[in-house]
Amino acid sequence: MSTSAKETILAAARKTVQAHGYGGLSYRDLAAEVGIKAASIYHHFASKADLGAAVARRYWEDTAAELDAILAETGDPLRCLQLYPNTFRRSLEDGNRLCLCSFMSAEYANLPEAVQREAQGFADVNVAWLAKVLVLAGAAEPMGSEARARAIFAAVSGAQLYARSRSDVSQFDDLIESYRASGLLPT
Amino acid sequence: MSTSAKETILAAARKTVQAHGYGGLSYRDLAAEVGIKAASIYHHFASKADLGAAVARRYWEDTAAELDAILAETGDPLRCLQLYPNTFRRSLEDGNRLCLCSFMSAEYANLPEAVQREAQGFADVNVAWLAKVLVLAGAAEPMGSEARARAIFAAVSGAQLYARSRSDVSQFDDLIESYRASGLLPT
DNA sequence: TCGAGTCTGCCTAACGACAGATAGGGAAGC
DNA sequence: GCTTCCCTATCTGTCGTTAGGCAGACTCGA
Repeated sequence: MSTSAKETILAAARKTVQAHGYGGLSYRDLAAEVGIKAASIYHHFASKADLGAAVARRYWEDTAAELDAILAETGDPLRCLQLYPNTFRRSLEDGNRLCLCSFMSAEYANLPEAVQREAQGFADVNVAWLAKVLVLAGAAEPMGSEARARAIFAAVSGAQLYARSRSDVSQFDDLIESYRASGLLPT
Repeated sequence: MSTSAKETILAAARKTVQAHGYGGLSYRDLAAEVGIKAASIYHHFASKADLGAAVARRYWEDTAAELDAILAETGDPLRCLQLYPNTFRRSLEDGNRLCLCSFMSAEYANLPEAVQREAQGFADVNVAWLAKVLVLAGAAEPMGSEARARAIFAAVSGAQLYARSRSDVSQFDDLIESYRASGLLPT
């Protein structure tokens, strides 16, 4: 099917970028994984920069939907904040992968401008959602909620990065627990 | 001079890795920067993996010395904790560069084993120093000081990563301030 | 003291592998 | 007949790495 191929490419590329970065994303390897030839990818994406931007954009779109779903399902903002780190935890469980946005933040200087922009979208989505939920939970004043949200996002990203460097998900859990103990994350 | 060439290579390689990662480190570009030819680097380092490991090792050795110097000079553990984020801040000021260890943690899956090991050394040095200083400052019980130290290290790393993705050092400052306000960092 | 040999540091030239990208063709479906 | 989707074949560039040579500085025996 036609649309499925494009989606398969996007999904496979996302996984690769989370494991090896934008620089580690190769048309040949990606094509082999999807089951087509490298040149065929150009039918769906005009360039590697286009593909990278599409992957990053899809990534934050999916994340935005997922975060909203959590809030809608539980209806409990405090519970949402407790569940928040789980998204990052799952990447580690899935082959010790990193958040795509974190990887691209590291690679920032090597990225085409369009990819940089879309990668930032992920952080924006997370911060906006956290800020909203923090206010709903009464854990932050509306005025300072954005700053607090950014702090949580950055700290959780850092925890994921550290845990990845040890290939040890339990390190992530311990760090999140420390964040709670110190008051950064609500309990 | 003979030893100076090797040191020049190490220093230039460090800067490059902090900006473009291990994957972005090229013998040709590095050689051009140092003023010799690519093949000449092999006189000093047997392979790229060797060079990468040497760079990472030198990085944490320098950091260990620098951290100890801070403690020795100020003599005030609480002041040390306030100054701690400055090391990370300076990398951002210097061409929006990242901590070498953070970059290598992201690239973890692509690194030769020896490089992985040395990259972890930086985190170990930071955590050990922070744990020690936290206890000295009376900001943590000896038993829980390691966990707290790891949390601080991971959070500060995450702040640096976030600020880099915006090419904006003031974002780093704001995040550190938020860490202090929430109680993660002592005030 | 001098010549021979060795070590050091760098060079040119080239290898094979792989990168992103392009041209152009063939087959299926509307 | 035109679009969609994928193909083969190939281009250009860069990568890490190696072979082999050349010039200067060192060591050491005659």
